[in-house]
Amino acid sequence: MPKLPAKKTPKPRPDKTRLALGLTLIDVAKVAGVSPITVSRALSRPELVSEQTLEKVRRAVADVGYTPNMLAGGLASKQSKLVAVFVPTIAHSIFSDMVQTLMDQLGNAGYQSIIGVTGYSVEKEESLLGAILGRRPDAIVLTGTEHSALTRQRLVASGIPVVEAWDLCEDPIDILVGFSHSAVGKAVARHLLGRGYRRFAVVSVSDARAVKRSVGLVDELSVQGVTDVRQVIYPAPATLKEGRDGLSQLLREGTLPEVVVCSSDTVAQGVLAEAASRGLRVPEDVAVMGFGDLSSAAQLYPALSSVRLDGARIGSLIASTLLERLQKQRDGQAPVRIDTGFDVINRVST
Amino acid sequence: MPKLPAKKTPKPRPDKTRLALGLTLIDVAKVAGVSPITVSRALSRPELVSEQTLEKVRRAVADVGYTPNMLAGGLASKQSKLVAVFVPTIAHSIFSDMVQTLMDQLGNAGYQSIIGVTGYSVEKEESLLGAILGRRPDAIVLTGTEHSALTRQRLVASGIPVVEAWDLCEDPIDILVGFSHSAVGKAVARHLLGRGYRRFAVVSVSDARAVKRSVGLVDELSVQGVTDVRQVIYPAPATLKEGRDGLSQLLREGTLPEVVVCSSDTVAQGVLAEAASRGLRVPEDVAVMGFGDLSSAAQLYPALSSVRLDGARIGSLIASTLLERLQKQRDGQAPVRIDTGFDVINRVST
DNA sequence: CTGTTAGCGCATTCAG
DNA sequence: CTGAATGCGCTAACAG
Repeated sequence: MPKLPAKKTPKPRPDKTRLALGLTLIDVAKVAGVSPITVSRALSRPELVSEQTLEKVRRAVADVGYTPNMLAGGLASKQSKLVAVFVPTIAHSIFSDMVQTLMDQLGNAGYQSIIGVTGYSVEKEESLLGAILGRRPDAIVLTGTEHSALTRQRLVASGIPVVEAWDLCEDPIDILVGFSHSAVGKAVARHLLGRGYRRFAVVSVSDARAVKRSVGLVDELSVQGVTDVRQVIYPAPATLKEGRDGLSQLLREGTLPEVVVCSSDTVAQGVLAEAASRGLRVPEDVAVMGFGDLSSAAQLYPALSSVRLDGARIGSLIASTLLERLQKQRDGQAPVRIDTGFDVINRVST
Repeated sequence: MPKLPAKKTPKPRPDKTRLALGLTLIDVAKVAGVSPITVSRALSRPELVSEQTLEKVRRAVADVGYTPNMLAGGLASKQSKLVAVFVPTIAHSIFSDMVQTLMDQLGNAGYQSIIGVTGYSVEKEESLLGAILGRRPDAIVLTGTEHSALTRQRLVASGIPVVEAWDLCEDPIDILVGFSHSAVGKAVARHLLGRGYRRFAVVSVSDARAVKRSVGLVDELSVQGVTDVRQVIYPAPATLKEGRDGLSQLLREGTLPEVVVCSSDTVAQGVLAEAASRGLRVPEDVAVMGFGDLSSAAQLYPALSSVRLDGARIGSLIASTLLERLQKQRDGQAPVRIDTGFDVINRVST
């Protein structure tokens, strides 16, 4: 007789006011007059249950106010229905748009999202990943393709579907949904050269993707015979201050360029503000080029041109790509690589 | 002999490449040469374990690359270490600032946050709550004090600590961290009256808190003898368009007011844009009053005045209040009500 | 300070 | 279509 005299305290459950969240499948099952597993099925796979028992269960669930415990469900099924989304910040519309759209569409498919704000730091990304992996997310969405060695390693070892967004690269971890920042830089160069500009300057922050754009720009300009491009670089994140300081710096160190290419709309707005306070006309005295989603305030400024992105569209693309991957849960390593593209547009005054 | 012949399939675990996330406490315990519970303690309550066994465990954890499964941990301990945060949107700096600060500080205390974007809709809030309650969050932060009846009911029944932020009210669900929007409206009225304005107009969206501010403004103006305040109201959310349309509407329906009070900086910027495109000078021809955090683009505009809030500070206040509450896990119903206050400031041009 | 025993609430096999 | 048994991985109690 192995062990039996255990039933001393039958059930010391805190059965006081019977909080709604303390209810279990068993409670619902009793009320519905079925077995617990039937309740489980009725809730998660209704197609396996007859219409009438379904009805009984639904009624019971509503009556007692039952809310399934996803911690238990996740543990048993090994599916957390959670997606981790890492972004540098949610304070820029380009990212908040993406995040909102992504969360929304994943939500419609039954997935909740947990956001990690990395602040443009791979170290922060790494530590956040460590914390979030404990929740066993069903998928992870990252911004950019630069990660710490440990981050990459843990990601591939985890076997979790990973999306790297906002950039392209040769050796993605898994899925890639982005565009070439180098191509953006080159396109901007050609666009501005085509409009007759020859004296360029750059005001940029030093995040990985912004740097790629600057390099693309300078390379293309160089190919076309424009070689001395002054650059002012600040650490991320970008605020208006970087733009104002950037233009000031350029003026201090030399003559006014014909056009200032900025790493983002935020920086561009700073440049415009500084220009305005110095009585410089845009684009007559100095043209300004931005990069962003042309949303909210940015569209009010008379920046000459801009690279336009659609954060919501990118979020949508990520969602659909990911959901498809999550459907066929096989590790069918169909390498996915989506180029979202971008637009170079003119916007002259309001 | 109850049942014994069960040990048929000893362990059909998918022990293939042994994904790092497939490891358990038991694996670590074996390597460290201790019992599983000791590993558990070493990880979550190190003060209960001797320094040397701690070291052994740490080494083992690092060696095998173990990541604790919080689903299992949460199920067993009834602590998810999750905080749900509901905001109308993350596309406004005032909320994104708050969210980032809140997430950050909660993160430092070992809590992760899951964001719900309600889009100013109590229905959306209700459905999101239903989904998120399944994760058994340790706390819930809501924006505003208006919720559906069901939302309130589930919240109180859940027994989970709840923070209602950004507003004050008489019957909070639990904890309250906000300020009086009515008082904001009144303060704005007095401020502008004090500067000599008499002909007012309002351009606002119809979210609950904005409405309270408008009402406060109109009430106070009325008390001071200013009675005919024209109001243009749009559905939330606010974009620049609401501001532009609002001013157009005002001009179409009557003469130019001396000052336009806007429900947010976003609306104010729209008004300013429309004014600019009509050649109106601000504040000479028409003054504009905003409401927001004076961050980013908003600070560039020559709005006459503004009500200033600090999203980060509010996030910080929420975090500390909540963490204190989470510490003493008693349901020591010390009713907490924090008035964060606000500032009415002038900003004449840049 | 460390180990043992017993679930947490659910979903996955299988039977019926 | 429904039910029974079993364990997901961890931690709360107790023992020692």
